[in-house]
Parts: sequence; structure tokens; C-alpha cells
Amino acid sequence: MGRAPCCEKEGLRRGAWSAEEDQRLVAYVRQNGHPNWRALPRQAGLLRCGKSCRLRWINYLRPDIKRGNFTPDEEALIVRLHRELGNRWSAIAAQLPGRTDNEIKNVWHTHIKKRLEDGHGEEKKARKGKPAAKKAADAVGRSSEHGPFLTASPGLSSSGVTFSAAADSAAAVSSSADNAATTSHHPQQVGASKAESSTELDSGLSSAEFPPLDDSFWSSADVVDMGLGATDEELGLACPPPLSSSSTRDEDMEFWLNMLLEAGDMRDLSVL
DNA sequence: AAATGGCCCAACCGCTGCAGC
DNA sequence: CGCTGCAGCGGTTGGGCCATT
Repeated sequence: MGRAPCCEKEGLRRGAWSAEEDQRLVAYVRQNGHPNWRALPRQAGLLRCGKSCRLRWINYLRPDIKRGNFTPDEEALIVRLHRELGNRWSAIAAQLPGRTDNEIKNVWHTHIKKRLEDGHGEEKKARKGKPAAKKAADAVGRSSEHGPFLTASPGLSSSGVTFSAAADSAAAVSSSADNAATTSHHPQQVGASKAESSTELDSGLSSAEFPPLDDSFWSSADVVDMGLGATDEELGLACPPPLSSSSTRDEDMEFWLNMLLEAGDMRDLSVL
């Protein structure tokens, strides 16, 4: 036993990530992928343990993360999957494109569980259930305060679904078919968030030292280069439905469920 | 206007499973 | 076949922010 700690603790930073750290991590992953999380921080010049880097990437910096409120559809799916899978958050997250296990776990504990316990689909009192706009603001606030040069996208759409990662570039690319996360987008909002993000970025960082990522960053080719693994196509998954005003959340959800079903991931589930 | 309480979420901790040797 | 190291997972916590008093 006595397994060695995951990382040498001395001299390593902990706590909230700075914009510079985020940028370093993203830049490094962009160039080299993440074949070895343990070695990554050293190679990337980060004073973090590999675990921390991995978590930050997976839960926050990944380009395909969807942020914002969970839709009723998503929540219903979570409830259903939780009933079947239990606390296997990663398995549940696998059925919710763009959502992380951590996020789902948080939502479960802070919203859904309480509602189920209450028995009537109401969240308690006023504050519970921050207004969507507020939630978005929170995300932005956090992001900008210690945060990610990638602001969590402030462009929270009315559907409550937004798309966070990679301020400029993600916004620019968000309509890309590669981007599994996006389900609805309002260009004007994206534009607004883009402007905000740039401002935050510019004010917080030396652009010379950390030049803004160009729009091509999040393109599929780059993402593949980043070592994120196979593209959806390579994994046997088709791209999500193209965005359109007629595309509904249900359709999107159904699409992904069908894809996963076809891929065999859910063969043993009676979900559908 | 200030104090307090509660909510939310990012991040950490510790354990498990798996692959390589 | 056991050991070791790594990635991944789930539980928990700390701190910021907002609503209420």
C-alpha cells in the first residue's frame, strides 16, 4: 500500500485557476494533446498536479462543454439514468453531450435530488433556482475573477443552453458541426459574449505572452491534434444535427440517444 | 447599509480499475 | 502473478455571490 501521492505536493499551486494557467494548459494541450497527465504540468510549465490539470480541462476548458442551465429534458434524462445507473455520474454524463460528470453531480445534489425529495417539482423558495441570467452571470463572474481566459459564455440563451469554452474561438466555431455541445445559439448573443470575452481577456492577459487563440483552434482538426482522441466520425458517431431554428432540444436529445444506441453504448439499457 | 444565511459550483481528496512491466 | 503507476470516478468541501433580514 502506501501508494505514492499523485503528485509531489511541494510548490504546487492549488485552488482556483488563473487565466494564465488556463491559457498555458489550453495551449499545451492544443499542441501536444494530453498523453500523460502526470507529466503534463511540468512540460507545460504549470505548477499544478496532473490530476488538477486533467480536472480543469475536462470540467472547464474542453471545447465541447455546454454550460448554462440544464433543460427540463436534460434533467428528466438525468433522473431516469440515475434511477438506472445510480451514482455513476460519468456514465450519466456520457448520455448528455457537453455535460460533465461534475456538473451533473452538482445539479443532482443541488436541484434534482431536492425536488425529488420534496415530492413536488418545486424548488424551495425564492433564491433556489437562480434566474438563468443570473446563473450565467455567475459563471462569467467566476470566470473573470480568477479565471479562465475562456469565459463561461455569458450568452445564455433563452433555452438555458449555452456554450462556454474558449471565448472567441468557441463562439466563432460554435456553429460548427464538430461541436457537439451546441444545441441552440443566438448569433447576436454570441457576438455580445464575444466582445465581453475579448475585453476580459485583453484586460487580464498580456496578449503578447498569450496571444488569443485563433478561430481555427477549436476546429475539428485541431481538436484531433490536441490529442482529444478520435473525432466523432472516428468513433462511429455522426455529427449532431445542424443547428437550425427548427431544431428542438428533444430532437437533439433524441439524436444523441439514438447515436449512442447505435454505437452500442446503451444496448443493455432499457432506457429507450 | 451591514450582517447573516443559504445556494451554487469549481476544485480537491481518496479510492478503484486497468495496463504495463 | 504480483507490483507499480496512471487515469478516471465519486464524494466532499471551500469560497464567492446573492437574497433576506
